[in-house]
Amino acid sequence: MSLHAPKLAPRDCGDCQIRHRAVCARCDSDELARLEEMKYYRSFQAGQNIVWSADRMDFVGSVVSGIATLTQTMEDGRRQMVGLLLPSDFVGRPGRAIAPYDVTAVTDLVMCCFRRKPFEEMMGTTPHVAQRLLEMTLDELDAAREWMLLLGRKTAREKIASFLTILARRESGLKARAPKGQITFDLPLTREEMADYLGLTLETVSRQMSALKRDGVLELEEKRRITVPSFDRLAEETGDDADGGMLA
Amino acid sequence: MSLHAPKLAPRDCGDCQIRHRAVCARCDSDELARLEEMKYYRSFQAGQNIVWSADRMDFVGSVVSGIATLTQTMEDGRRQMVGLLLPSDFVGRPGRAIAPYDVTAVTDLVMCCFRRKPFEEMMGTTPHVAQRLLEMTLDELDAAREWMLLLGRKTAREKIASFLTILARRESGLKARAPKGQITFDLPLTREEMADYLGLTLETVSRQMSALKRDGVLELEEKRRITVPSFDRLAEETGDDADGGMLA
DNA sequence: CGGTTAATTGAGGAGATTCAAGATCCGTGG
DNA sequence: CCACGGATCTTGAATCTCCTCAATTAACCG
Repeated sequence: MSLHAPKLAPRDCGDCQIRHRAVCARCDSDELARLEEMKYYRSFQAGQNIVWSADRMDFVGSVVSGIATLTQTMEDGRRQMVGLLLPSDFVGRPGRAIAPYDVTAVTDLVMCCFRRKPFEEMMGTTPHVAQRLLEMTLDELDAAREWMLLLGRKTAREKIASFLTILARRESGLKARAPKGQITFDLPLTREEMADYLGLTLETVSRQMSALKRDGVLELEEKRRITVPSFDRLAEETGDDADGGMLA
Repeated sequence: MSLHAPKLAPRDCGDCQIRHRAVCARCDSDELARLEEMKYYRSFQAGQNIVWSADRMDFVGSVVSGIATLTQTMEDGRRQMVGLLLPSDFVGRPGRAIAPYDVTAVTDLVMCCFRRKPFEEMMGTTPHVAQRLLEMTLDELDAAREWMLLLGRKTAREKIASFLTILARRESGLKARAPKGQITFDLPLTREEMADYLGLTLETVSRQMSALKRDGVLELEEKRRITVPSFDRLAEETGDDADGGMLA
């Protein structure tokens, strides 16, 4: 693990790359000023835990850069990832100080944290934060339910394909709508983390990745770097209908 | 299917049995009056669809009495239930008119519906509805994530035990905290519906129910009526830790 | 009563897991 | 620069859990 600090935080909210997607998206300049007073940045290195399940959390906040995971663990060690947090995603719940899940940085990561108390007060007095948080929570609920279908009903191959489709869509979505042609991206997760996300074992993940490679659905030069020759071909493997089963 | 109309709706909000748990829980009498203007009741018979996936929804609303399910279906017919709606639970999403799931009444059911447009306006102007809806959505998200662990990592026996534990807890919870001694209740779902909820086949559900009966964890006189001699014994079968893995 | 739906049970098979052995990658220090 | 060690990943063989297909039994309703 490197010792140098992860990417620097933005100078102020105006410069922030998640300004228009995070909980603060709807805030006017007055509200932003209030948030600035209660906010502070924290950096985490890849592999570090941000929050431990059952521990007290004195803050809530947004992922500014990097990727984090939400995981639940059973007594005997079985693990299930229940969320993948990308930049602008929210961590914590107003009104609850005890964390229900482990939150872990899988890459170097920067969080924009708000002290719990003043944030909760603001939730009660100005509507824009609460409105945006509701919207984001509803989106997360949709994503969780999509994942329930995957976990309960999809085959290992379909699970892998679905996961890769999300990554591929996100990768190409940053550039242009409707992914066409060849897409290349890095896997943010290890095989084991993928397994925890998909409700599989790491061996099964590895085997299905090899199978998809063998069948020409994807190419693997380095272990963590993936090329998808045809997005549509990959999407066919997910078991979803043509539009990818996404919400309209 | 019986032809007589299901249970009557309450006269007004003051008499309503879900008044203090539904989206309207936090509303003062002025706000309640506004809601009364946009609300109407609808009754559904057991088995009837309330909403079809991909159809337009002109209302949102609360389940007043009865039980409904949220289900997703894949092209080839594989089905996964992604939610079980009990009295006070909310249906629909402000800001989205297209339903992402099928909503089906599994018992006779009454809904308190709000016309979409005025409800959305109210969301923007008075904070109490939005605040309560946020709280409820966060609870649903927790429940969905709990279910992700079940779907991804639990064995068939643990899945059944977990589901029955929820029902048993709810049954005894209505009377007293900390379920002790013998609990008896009716299954609201068929074996097939349980299978769709738990990510299993109906045969596996049936087999595991028989196994739990054989092992003395539960008694089955009629197919849908269950007696749990010891709640703790059942809870041991869920794979969760002692407190049932519930949130503090 | 039939006829229908729901539930149980059995036999056989498929898909994923477990256990185990190697291969590959990468940072570190000789 | 290259060799070592740990972590990550791949692959194989055996096993097991759950599914599929099929036959029966039980409950339900006119």
